[in-house]
Amino acid sequence: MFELLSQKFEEKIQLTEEEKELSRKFFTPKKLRRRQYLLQEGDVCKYVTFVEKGLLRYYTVDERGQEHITQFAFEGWWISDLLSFLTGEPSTYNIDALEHCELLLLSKAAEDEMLERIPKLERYFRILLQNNLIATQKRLASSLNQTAEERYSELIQSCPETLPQRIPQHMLASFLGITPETLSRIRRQLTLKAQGTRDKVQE
Amino acid sequence: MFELLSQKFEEKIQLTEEEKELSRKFFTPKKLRRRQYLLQEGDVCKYVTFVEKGLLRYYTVDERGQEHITQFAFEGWWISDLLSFLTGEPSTYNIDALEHCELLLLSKAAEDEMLERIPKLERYFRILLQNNLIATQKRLASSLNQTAEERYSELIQSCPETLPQRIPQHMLASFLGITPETLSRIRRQLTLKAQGTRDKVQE
DNA sequence: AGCAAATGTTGATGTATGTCAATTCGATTG
DNA sequence: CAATCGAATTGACATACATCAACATTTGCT
Repeated sequence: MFELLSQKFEEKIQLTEEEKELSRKFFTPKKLRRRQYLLQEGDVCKYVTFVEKGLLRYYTVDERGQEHITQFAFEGWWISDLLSFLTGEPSTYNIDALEHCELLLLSKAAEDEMLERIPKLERYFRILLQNNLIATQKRLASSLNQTAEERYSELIQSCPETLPQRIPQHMLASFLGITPETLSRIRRQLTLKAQGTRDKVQE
Repeated sequence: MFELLSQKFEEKIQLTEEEKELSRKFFTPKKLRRRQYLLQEGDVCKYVTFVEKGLLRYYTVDERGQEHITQFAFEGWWISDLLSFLTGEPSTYNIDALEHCELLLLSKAAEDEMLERIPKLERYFRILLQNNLIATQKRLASSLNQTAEERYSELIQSCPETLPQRIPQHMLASFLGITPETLSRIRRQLTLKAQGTRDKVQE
């Protein structure tokens, strides 16, 4: 149950066996079926969650009922509504499972105590936040300055097998901030272009 | 020179007089004139910088020579190219001064030693990163899901006096990811709307 | 297997924003 | 004060993307 978490810790910091052992005490395991909620709009986000297995999405629903996916979370990723978690305000987001999930929940109290008992983990979470911030800044820049086609191409390139296999297209569209129709057209464009270059090469 | 920095520390953590005193040793003061660079594309970002006075912008220049402003940094804010700072890779960003600035530079070595000597500051920087991440996620969501007019209105509302006074419109446009022409038209639209509602009220 | 629901595709059309060019406005500087 | 240069505005037109509707395809369920 904790294999992946321990591995992720080790990538960034070094823990003794006792510390590893101890750290596990602060987490609550939880399984989620496909389509079940981890967090619903209006609830306070009580946990930051580590994904041992499965896949979730983090999204809002606007006035017109449209879903806007802000983030996905695969195995080895953390997911939470940080704002609600930190302030205690009700969340405006939803988190639900796209696949069957095995999760490790960390409450605020548990986090605080864990960081006190294992201060090295402060560093782990700081690095995590840094990387997350860098990635989010990059996504922001690309959403402001690039076309939908460019963003889609780069997204797919970053994960050519897993993304299309595990995430339906209309959710990728939502993640990119475009409509399913537009994504469909973009894909056609791209296959046409790809064929064009293939033809040229074969001439 | 360190007034604002100490104040910002105090907002999030409690330091003794000695710790405050000690912390200052790790910073290098620097002044910058208007238009001077703090970081240029191609250089490695050697510092995270605290702004005691003044205003800077953080931006890239694309292939066509267009500037894209990712961030501004007012007094009391931190600014850096985190990716370059952490990895040592050359930066693809520029940072320059929009106004005369008084800055406090913190190198990687100084940061590491400071955090070792004053571990409480780990928490300060973690909170800083958290807040920054929350804000960036929010901006990302708004850039994906809102119109330029909505984004501009909210931006101005967040700082109705300082923003228009201290930042020229074409830079606000760049920050919003739109052209100066579009921003000009949006502003006209908004004043027309405002007049419309005023007229109604007066009827 | 067979049906219903969800997903993806395509076309016609509308809207927001970008591009390019001309013009005005304002501020700095000689 | 005039000259000049960057900033902001405006108009005509182009492009990217959204919307709505119809249809095709795939998936999930019993």
